[in-house]
Amino acid sequence: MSDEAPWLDDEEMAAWLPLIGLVMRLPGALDQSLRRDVGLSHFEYGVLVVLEHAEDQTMRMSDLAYLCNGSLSRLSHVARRLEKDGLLRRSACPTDGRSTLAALTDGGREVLKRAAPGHVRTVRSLIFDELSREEAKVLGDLAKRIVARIQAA
Amino acid sequence: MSDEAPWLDDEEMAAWLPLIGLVMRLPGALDQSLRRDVGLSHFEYGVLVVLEHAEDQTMRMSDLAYLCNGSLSRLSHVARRLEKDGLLRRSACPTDGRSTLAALTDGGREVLKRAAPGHVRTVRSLIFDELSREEAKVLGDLAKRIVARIQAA
DNA sequence: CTTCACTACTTGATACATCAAGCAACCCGA
DNA sequence: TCGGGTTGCTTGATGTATCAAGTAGTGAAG
Repeated sequence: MSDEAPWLDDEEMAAWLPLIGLVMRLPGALDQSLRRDVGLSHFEYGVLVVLEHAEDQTMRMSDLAYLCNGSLSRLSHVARRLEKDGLLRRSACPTDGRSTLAALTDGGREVLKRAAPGHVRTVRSLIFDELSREEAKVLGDLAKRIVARIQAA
Repeated sequence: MSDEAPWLDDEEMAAWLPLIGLVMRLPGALDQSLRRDVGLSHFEYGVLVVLEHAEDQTMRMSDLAYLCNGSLSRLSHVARRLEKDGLLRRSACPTDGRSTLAALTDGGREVLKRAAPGHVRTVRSLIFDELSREEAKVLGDLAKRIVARIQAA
């Protein structure tokens, strides 16, 4: 691993600064349009989207947290708010008393339907209108490898 | 711009999901090691680093905010905390009464010196140990173009 | 020289993320 | 079957981000 160089050289810096810019600015940009359109943060929206694609639109909290790139604690707080707003319902897991199952409600489906078009428009205009298909694929692959590193750490 | 397609296709999705994973997980990973080593968030650390490289280690708040990828309001709150801890000093700008100048203090320089080695080690182990020089350059270029889009919006 | 719009920044309220602690349920070996 | 360790989740406290509103300085038109 990382043989103790004192600092990043110019080439590394030229890659690092824009990457920092990206990870600091993209979440805010995504939040903004979703917040305006349907009053959800991007994380909340992501929770609902993941649920939407799950079997029976239902999933264990910890699996959901993992797929949403968040901690279980964060998800638990968010789930409480979403449940209060009727977008999601929690119930005890019948096969494991420790687990909680989160399920999408009709209200949640409805919100997703309202949110999707605007969100897709945002994502396209920020990412896929700028990048060729090949470039997008490269970006995804590089991102995937870095995420794997983060998870390993 | 963005001709109304209803949702992302499989290829786009395969790029989008890891990218989201990256922007959601990297900030936390960076925060963690800095918080442990010197009790600073990555944003706070970034503020000090930018100041360190500025002329006279001094900069107007709004320029600083821009370079740190944050809002002026966010920087203002952070600057208050950093000033309280003696890492930074604010003073009135002599040539424009509206502006505030932020300057790095000895304490700030000292903290940077303590924080840098561990931070560099983290960044290397997450990014530059994983990527070839060529890949890092590509990633930086793609990130830069997306950031430009975000700023334009 | 005054007014009006704009820029630079700060502040306070609210909402959110994070961390540590806690509580059950489960699992497994003795 | 009981004890200790682990897993899954929740909660409460604390700190931080965000938004809207406010203050004050500036520049420029009339």
